[in-house]
Amino acid sequence: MGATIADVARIAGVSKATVSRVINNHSVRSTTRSKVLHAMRQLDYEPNAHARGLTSGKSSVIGVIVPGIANQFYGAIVDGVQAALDSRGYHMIVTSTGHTANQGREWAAAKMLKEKRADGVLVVTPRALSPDNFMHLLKSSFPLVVADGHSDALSGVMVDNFEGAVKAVKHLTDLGHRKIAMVTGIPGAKENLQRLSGYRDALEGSGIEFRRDLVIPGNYAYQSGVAAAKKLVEMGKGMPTAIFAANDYMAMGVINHLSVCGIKVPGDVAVVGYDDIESAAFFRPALTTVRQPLVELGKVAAHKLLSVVEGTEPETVRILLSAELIVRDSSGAKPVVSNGQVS
Amino acid sequence: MGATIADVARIAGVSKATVSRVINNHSVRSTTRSKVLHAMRQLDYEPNAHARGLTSGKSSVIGVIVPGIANQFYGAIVDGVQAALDSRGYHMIVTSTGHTANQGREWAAAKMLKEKRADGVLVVTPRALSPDNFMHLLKSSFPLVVADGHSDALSGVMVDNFEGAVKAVKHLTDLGHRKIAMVTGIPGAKENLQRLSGYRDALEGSGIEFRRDLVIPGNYAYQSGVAAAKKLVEMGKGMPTAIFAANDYMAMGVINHLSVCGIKVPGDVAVVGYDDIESAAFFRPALTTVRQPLVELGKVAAHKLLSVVEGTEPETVRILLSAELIVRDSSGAKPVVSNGQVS
DNA sequence: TGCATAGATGAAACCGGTTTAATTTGGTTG
DNA sequence: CAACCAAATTAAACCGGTTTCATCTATGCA
Repeated sequence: MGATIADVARIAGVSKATVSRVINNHSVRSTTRSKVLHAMRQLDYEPNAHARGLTSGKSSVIGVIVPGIANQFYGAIVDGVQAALDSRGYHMIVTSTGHTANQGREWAAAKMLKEKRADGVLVVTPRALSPDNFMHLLKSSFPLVVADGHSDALSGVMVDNFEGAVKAVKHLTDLGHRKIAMVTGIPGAKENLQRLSGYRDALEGSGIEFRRDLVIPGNYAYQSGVAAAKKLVEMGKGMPTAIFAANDYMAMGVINHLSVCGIKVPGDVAVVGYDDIESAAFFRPALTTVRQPLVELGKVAAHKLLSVVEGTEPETVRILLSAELIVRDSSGAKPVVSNGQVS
Repeated sequence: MGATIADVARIAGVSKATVSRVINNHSVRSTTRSKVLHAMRQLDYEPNAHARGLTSGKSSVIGVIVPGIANQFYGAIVDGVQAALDSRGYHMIVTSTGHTANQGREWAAAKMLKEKRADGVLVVTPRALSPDNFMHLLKSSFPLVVADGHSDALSGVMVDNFEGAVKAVKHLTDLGHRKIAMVTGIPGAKENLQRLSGYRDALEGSGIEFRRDLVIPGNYAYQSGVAAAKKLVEMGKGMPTAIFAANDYMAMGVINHLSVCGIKVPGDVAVVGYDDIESAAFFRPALTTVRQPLVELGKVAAHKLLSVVEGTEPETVRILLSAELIVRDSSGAKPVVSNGQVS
């Protein structure tokens, strides 16, 4: 256990340099090569990663900074990252910034880079880092790419929130709805503004007037969906016939509250969510929602980062991916349990 | 960018050895130490991880083998692992075996160890590896610990499935149920057998006869819950008044099918699930279920591994953690909350 | 004040690879 | 068959740390 290149060289009767050439697929006479390979096999030899990293300056490791892997949203992205890295022979050191509110964690990315522990860093959503550190890292000239299903970033890969919202709302207008409310995410957040503007754009594209009073601020939490539904129910007959929630948790809150009030979904009101979290399919009525290509996002971001790391493509580019509308029951698009009106 | 220990030594006017001592907190005169620290700060110096790893033989990295990080179940475990490793200054290389059915992935763990890329490996559920490779690794004398919320393992940390099932079923008998069915997981799986025997034990502990015909085989999938519910409904008036499902997906399948048949949960039949997946709380009726301490599991397993790595505790031990019963609506233990409260 | 000695520091070897410059090899050509 | 040249191989230096062993310093005590 623990053979070194010198051992292999001795057994094979060649020099260390030759063994190194065999390892790295450089030109070696085939008879020599097979002698070396045989010795390597015999010794169960595996090159020491540290020694290689020390001389080559490359670690074949990518740092992934993520706010909580337990979150299925980020988990899916990391899954895609892993797939891409794996296919190109890279490993991934995952660091979660969520755990310790500790400010120190934030420097983890920069530290990994300076220690040469990682060749590049993939930041899953800029939220994983404070703006200051993020900017500092960005201009440090270290390979860095941002993967994000939500907000806008300076450089990296993201999903088009505007387009996603347009798809959701257009789905509702196509079903004949003219009075469509939106329950927003955290008001100031970029992704939320993008979704809001998608909502607005889709309405206006269908010749429907945008009404401020139909925009209910939420905060992505289930309870804020419940609260929003309360406000809408209070409108009485002026209530909208459709609701677009900026994420699935809020959509579920909306629906559960409406149900408590005896209002049927999708019979009386159609609801569309966003994210397609796992619960969306099991929820009753099953949620119509917007699915973001998270695994794909991770893959694309990882490949992008590797091309930067390997020097193939030095300039930073912004890539935009499309979200997909998943039509289930809550929007009343297809015949389901309920028999209510369709428009 | 990229200062070395020699640079620091030169600037500080000392030898490399002294700088090394400062880095590793060895005894150094305080005046000397501050000179060195100042130089380090001035150069924005960070020791090269490869160089350190090469001489010390330690990488401060732990390999984590997991079947799909996107899975919230494993994600939670990894989350705990990360927290523990982080608190002790270790990094984590995550490898998912699920992606490429590629046999080669399986050797990833052994390879990381031989390359000295990782000081130890944490296998999240032995399923992540084929039995052969697993055994091979186990007896290789490399630091290895298994963390598993489900099945039994040769060594490592796991959750007590037997006890979890007992808690679930005892909850039902405490509520007065005498005719309790169980929808099982994959028949041969260890964790399933343990849950089954917990079910049986709890029944007999309450003086209730175990009936083979009330055990419906499932496979953990939602649809198998639906199928199981069908069978139970076919029993007509002989139908059980309570159902224990070996996981939440099946519990949801059972409930949704019963609901289609006009059978109310928990009004007519009480249902208890297992796992407490995220959907369990949003599902209506909210699921009473057994929550496994997954984050805790990850933490304990990681600390265990580190103690092996650091030589504190060489012998392999088996640690058993307790699951917790989460009482919500589906078991009818408390008045059904329908205003959208999520617990 | 001088000396003994524990403690701090430095020089050099070493960890296990890669790479450059020098040397050997083998095959081709005249 | 000798000379020659390109390709293959080797020896040695190097990457950036740690560690051993020798040397030097600064105390404590006489």
